[in-house]
Amino acid sequence: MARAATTSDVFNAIAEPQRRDILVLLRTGERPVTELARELGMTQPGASKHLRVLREVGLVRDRKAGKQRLYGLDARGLRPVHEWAGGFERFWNESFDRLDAYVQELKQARQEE
Amino acid sequence: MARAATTSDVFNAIAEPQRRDILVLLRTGERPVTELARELGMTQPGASKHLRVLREVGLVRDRKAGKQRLYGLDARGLRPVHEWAGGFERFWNESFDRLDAYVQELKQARQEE
DNA sequence: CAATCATATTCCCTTATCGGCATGCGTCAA
DNA sequence: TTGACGCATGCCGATAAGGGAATATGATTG
Repeated sequence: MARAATTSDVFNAIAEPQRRDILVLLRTGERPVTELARELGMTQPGASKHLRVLREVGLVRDRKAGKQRLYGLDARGLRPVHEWAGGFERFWNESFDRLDAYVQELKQARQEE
Repeated sequence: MARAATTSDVFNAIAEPQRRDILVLLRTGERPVTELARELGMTQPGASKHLRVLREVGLVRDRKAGKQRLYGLDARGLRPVHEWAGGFERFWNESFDRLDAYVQELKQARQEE
């Protein structure tokens, strides 16, 4: 089996730097594909492909506007990512050397009481 | 060019569900590889491979303990992920339906002036 | 040293990427 | 209707992923 499809979940979709760039750019408002590609220095087909992935995981919505197709942000899918990473918050605030070893020692000491 | 290497950055490393499982499990303390593999229902080589990726992006540390090798969490690398996703917080708090409704209200209010 | 246990690495296979390029398809204007 | 424009899709090539199985490496014990 190869890596799971990027279209399968949000974590995979945002693993690609250019797709993260697209999401950040879309915070400032909707954009047609060509403008997006120009602002981020990618080809039009390239942008379309990344947008497709983002659409399939629900991070982006599109609507027709005449000849153009406007892409807009739908960031709700990023909330689980934020919360998942947030679950580790207390771990990156601690000084790390030997923290686990220290915890183990505490457990042992408690059992020996 | 193919997909970027999973060892290249944290976003890629956590794109794989089993690796996220490993990180979550390690919040409860250090573990030798075999125990980790057993608790998560993966093979020993499978666990070792995932741990290698996590180690190369700095999300886990290992230390020798006799015959075993204990893996422990180093969650500092998850902080950028948390912050990046947090940058979208104000966008997921408004449902899009309500946002549209809000825009309609603005339009109406403006016409009634 | 030999045997054993814990872990890492290698090889093989199937599959998914990402980029470039060409082309298809829909929409609008003349 | 015929172009021109905007975007999506298809195909190709190169690369790397992740699982399984076998094997190598490393440390410990007898």
